Amino acid sequence: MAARRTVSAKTASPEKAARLRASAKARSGPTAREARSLERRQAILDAALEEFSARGFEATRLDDVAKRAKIAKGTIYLYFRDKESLFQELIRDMLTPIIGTIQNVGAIEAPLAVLADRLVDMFVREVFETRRKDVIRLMITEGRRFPKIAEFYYREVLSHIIAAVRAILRRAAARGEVSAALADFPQILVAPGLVAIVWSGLFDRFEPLDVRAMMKTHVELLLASRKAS
Amino acid sequence: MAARRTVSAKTASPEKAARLRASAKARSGPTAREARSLERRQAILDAALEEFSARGFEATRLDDVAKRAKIAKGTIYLYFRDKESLFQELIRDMLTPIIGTIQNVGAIEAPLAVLADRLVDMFVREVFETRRKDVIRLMITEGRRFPKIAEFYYREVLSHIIAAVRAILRRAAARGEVSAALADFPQILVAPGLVAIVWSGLFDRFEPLDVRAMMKTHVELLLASRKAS
DNA sequence: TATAAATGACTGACTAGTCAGTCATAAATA
DNA sequence: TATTTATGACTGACTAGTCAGTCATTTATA
Repeated sequence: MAARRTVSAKTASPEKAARLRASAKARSGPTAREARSLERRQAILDAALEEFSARGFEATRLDDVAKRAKIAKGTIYLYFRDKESLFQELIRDMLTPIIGTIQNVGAIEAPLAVLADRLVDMFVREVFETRRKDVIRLMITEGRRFPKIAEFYYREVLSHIIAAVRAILRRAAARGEVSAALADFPQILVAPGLVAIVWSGLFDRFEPLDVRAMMKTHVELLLASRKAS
Repeated sequence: MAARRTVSAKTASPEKAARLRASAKARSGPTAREARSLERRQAILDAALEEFSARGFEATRLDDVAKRAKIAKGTIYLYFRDKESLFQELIRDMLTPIIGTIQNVGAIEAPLAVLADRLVDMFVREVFETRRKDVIRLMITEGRRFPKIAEFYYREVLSHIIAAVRAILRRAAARGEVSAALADFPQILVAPGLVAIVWSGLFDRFEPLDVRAMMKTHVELLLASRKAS
């Protein structure tokens, strides 16, 4: 319990976050104040996402984040320790929920063709067509300069995704639905999704790219590779 | 002639670049001065590549570039109009040569299995294991904030690569070596390469990724998809 | 060839502007 | 009233780009 406090004090504002999260303090639900406080925090995160994905981390001015969130700049520092902290919590908040979604798909017993379709659909609907696309783009573009964030993302998100996808592929290979080699590189399955995210940011205006069609084509090609045997 | 002067004044230093490039001025090869000048320019580009890929565009200080190139800061402005210009010329110089290489591979008449192997090999040797990897990473990470550079890259490099790869795939499909669908998305073939570049910058220290093996596996899977029919 | 004049590459101190983070003060709430 | 939350003017550190002056190299002249 003491530990909980220490941890959150490190990542966010000194005391408040801890208090808010531990707000199940025996009696009395979230007071009006606490609710308002959570709203503020969320408003800041929303504004930050907007600015960061439009301008990148370095070029984003906290003055602009504050303006967009309709608060004063100083208020940001009541909720986040500094600019980098804000960035990190933004990524955490947006990407952590994906893990469960993927693991759920993996839990289904069904032919790979079905699971793969679901994964593609999930990716398009829950990532590509949402702000999460921008967060992943931020991870790609800024991650290198924030080793801590890259580590967090790998440990808390990516490794779980890789593991889940690998498990799916292994089972499918055992059933002869794909080559076992694919399970060695789960990244291959996701690669077109990543490419689509990068492409959409850079080249869509010259040559639009249909993510869903590309990913479906890719999956079909990979699956076809074992129809033979 | 007057035109030449105007054009180069736009992209690089006011006058010098034009003079240097048009240095076939009738008689007398490159004088000592001109040779030295070209060396300087290259030294700046080398230093800039180093700094930009280590810190990103925004965070790179031209003071540091100058220090690394062992010149004074002001000298940079004799060779490049500004920081962004330097960045753009760096990308141009490094990536333009790739086009020819790829087109050469495409010109070979051989089974797709052979061409694909060559392409993978070429990518690993000429891109992934060289500084070009860093330049492509820069393109990915910074391109969004420099629409002009993204456009240049698309027009002068990427579109040619896509076209060349697509041609290869179409021919192969006609011969029944792969599904014709692959030619609709040449990006699929290159996707693992891109993923490897991103991965190597962010997660290699947690889980190294064997690019060559991954790309070879991918190609095998895609090719296997038509062995059947 | 020897000397003087012209060139232009190079320097680095300086300017003008930016922005993350602070803190004294004010407003809101209990 | 006492305490918590919010404000935004302010500071200090930082850096892209400038420019007046230096000096090595080249060209013109005697």
